[in-house]
Amino acid sequence: MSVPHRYAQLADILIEDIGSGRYPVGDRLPTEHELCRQYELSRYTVRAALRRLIDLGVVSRRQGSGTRVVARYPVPRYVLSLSSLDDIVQHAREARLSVRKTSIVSADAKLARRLGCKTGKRWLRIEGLRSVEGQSEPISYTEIFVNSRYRGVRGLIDNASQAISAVIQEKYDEPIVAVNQEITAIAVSGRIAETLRLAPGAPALSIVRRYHDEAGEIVILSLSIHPADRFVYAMNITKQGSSFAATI
Amino acid sequence: MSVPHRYAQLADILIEDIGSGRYPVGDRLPTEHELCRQYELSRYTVRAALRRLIDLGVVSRRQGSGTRVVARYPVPRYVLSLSSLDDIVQHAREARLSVRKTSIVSADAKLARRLGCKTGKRWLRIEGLRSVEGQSEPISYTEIFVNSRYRGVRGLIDNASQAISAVIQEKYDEPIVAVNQEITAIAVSGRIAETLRLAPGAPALSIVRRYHDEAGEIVILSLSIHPADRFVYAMNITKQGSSFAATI
DNA sequence: GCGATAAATTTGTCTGGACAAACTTTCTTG
DNA sequence: CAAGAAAGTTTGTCCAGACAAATTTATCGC
Repeated sequence: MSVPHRYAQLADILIEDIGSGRYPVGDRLPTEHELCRQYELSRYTVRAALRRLIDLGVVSRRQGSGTRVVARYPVPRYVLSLSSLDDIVQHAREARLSVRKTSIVSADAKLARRLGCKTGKRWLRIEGLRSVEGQSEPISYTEIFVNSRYRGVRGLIDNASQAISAVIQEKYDEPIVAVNQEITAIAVSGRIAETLRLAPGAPALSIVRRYHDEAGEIVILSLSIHPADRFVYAMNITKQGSSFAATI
Repeated sequence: MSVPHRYAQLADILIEDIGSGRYPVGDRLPTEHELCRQYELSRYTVRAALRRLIDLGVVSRRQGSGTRVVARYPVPRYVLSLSSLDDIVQHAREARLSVRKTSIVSADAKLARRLGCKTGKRWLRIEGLRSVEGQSEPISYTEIFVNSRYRGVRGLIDNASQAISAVIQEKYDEPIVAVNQEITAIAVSGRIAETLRLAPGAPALSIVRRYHDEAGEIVILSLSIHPADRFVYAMNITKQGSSFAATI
């Protein structure tokens, strides 16, 4: 670190300038050419500096358009590392879904609101229980709604060891680009309590996951209800660039 | 996409070769110079391809040493983007902690197990309620244990608008590099139920978070109990490189 | 054989230049 | 005035070459 590299110096200057308000969020940074001229650097060096700003999430660039400031401060990035989408629920790796019922349903008002679609839209509905090897009680009651565009997976689901999202990812060339997840505590009662062999009013974890494609449409919505004493939702979040993840 | 770029082509070739076992994990890839010769490309292009492999987590490089294969397949990276550690609980942004009690405690067997320390080790214990503006009921009962090394924050906590982790991050130069979080459903009873004005046995979300420093030691452990109807834990996870995050 | 030194290797930084692709602005035409 | 074409701007890709810094390998003296 005796001689800081020029691209690092320029990056620091630009970060400082953005932080001080000289280049407000929303404005454009000087062009590469202009920065080359101002700081008497080659385009390579300027581009290396700008790449660092991109990595820090401070600017975004578009060919032909320019470099735009998108954040005033480089935020320390904390990363939940997942090797596959199904690692989101880590238990799902060992948990097998036994399907109890499969049907095509059309969305009523309540379901349409939950799925973010028009009433009447058709979905493939799958109902089942998740359980793990060597444990008598199921760890969750699960309902899955699959966008009818992907109903081709229906035949592949029964007794599949893979998760449905993984099946769709494979069959339809990785359409899922985002997942939204909501976790709440609920009191279980009625038919679901019976199915899980729980006393009415027993506490449980409700996890609703929405898998989205590029267009923002829902590919899969899954609703899981985990009895309190049978399930812990654990995750590790690591600061970007830290090597701590492996040891935690 | 009519003309794929050369660096992308080379990256694909190398990923394919690594996947096929031509370059096993642990072995070294050909040098930049060798790749330039083999594929008749400039060093710029070869380096752009190798940068892609780094981004995909397939290889790692070291100056003077070479390029080493570290994974057989590029894992699709899904990222939970968090601008700060406290975004982990998104509600925490608006929620204020009102401290009810602050004390120094020494860990008994049960606490020592939870905190991963020896019995007798001393911690700063903070107990309080979290609530949001314009809502009469608190959204959580919270217990926080701060490593005695960071007990200097004690005076800064009372009625602080900031989260304790943020205070420590600032005062002690960003020691937190990882967070481990466990979410379960529980039935609340006893003193905590009274404090939250809940009927005994009411379902709630229990969130235990452990903030670790570089050495793996716990800096903070926080335990939050959120009544079922007052709290939803939501998060968005995006595939690396997707621009979907902003719209979800 | 061992340790220190020198040489070779390999990746990192940096320059200058060229053309392509995407976008923006200006100009032209109906 | 509006729509389309043309020109200009800006970032992306690619090349050839040079030197620096870190590492590995070879060499030499003991």
